[in-house]
Amino acid sequence: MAATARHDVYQAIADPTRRQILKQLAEKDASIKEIADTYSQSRTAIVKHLQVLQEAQLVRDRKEGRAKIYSLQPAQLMEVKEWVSFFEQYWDNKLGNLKNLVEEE
Amino acid sequence: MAATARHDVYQAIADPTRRQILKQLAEKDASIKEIADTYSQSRTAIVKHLQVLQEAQLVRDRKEGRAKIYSLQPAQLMEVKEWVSFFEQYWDNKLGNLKNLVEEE
DNA sequence: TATATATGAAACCAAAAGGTGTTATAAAAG
DNA sequence: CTTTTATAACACCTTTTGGTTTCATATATA
Repeated sequence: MAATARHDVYQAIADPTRRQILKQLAEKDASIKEIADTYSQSRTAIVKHLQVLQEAQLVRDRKEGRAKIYSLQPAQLMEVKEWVSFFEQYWDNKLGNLKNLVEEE
Repeated sequence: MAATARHDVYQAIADPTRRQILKQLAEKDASIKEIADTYSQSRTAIVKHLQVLQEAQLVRDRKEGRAKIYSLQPAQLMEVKEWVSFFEQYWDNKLGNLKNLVEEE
């Protein structure tokens, strides 16, 4: 979770807490406090998760007074979508083959 | 990479080597040796990656003589596809807003 | 049978991940 | 001005990751 290392989108979504944070931000922008209050983990831990998400460009932040507000920036998820899409032909074929098999009987 | 821990599909695809292995297996089933020869890493390292992929049910293996042949089992990737799909509405909205903005000018 | 080949398994390691708690600082409120 | 609130910055800890090397075993093949 080191902030120095470069995290890509795949690493960012590997953690369930981070996936939950993304869902939360999809509904509504939120401050660090608001996000941290949602989880049993410490605020520090949440901040680190947010840093990982930001390195992966899945969120961005803005300052509002003393609060830091995070918002969702989902564009990078397209990379994941496209990567997964490549494999669709294989599971589609699987289903297709199964369908043929069933129809032959 | 411990074989004891339970890895889910998100963790499995977080590593670039594992993603590459999946692409390789999509083209053609392969033995441990065949897979390991593709990478600069040691065979042992590749075996561990394969174990992670297997825990996530993204590959399965069969024995053929002294060789262990791995093949792709992509169904679990549907979970990822669906998770990502949820966020499509947000990046679509972004594009929609951008489109409106352009049309107003 | 002797040898080469493919895998299994163990011990070990450095670094990163994921988390904690403490202390400091900036901004808003009383 | 004092107090509260929200965040920042450290230092620290444990477990997991991703990798290594070494040795053993099972299976083909000359």
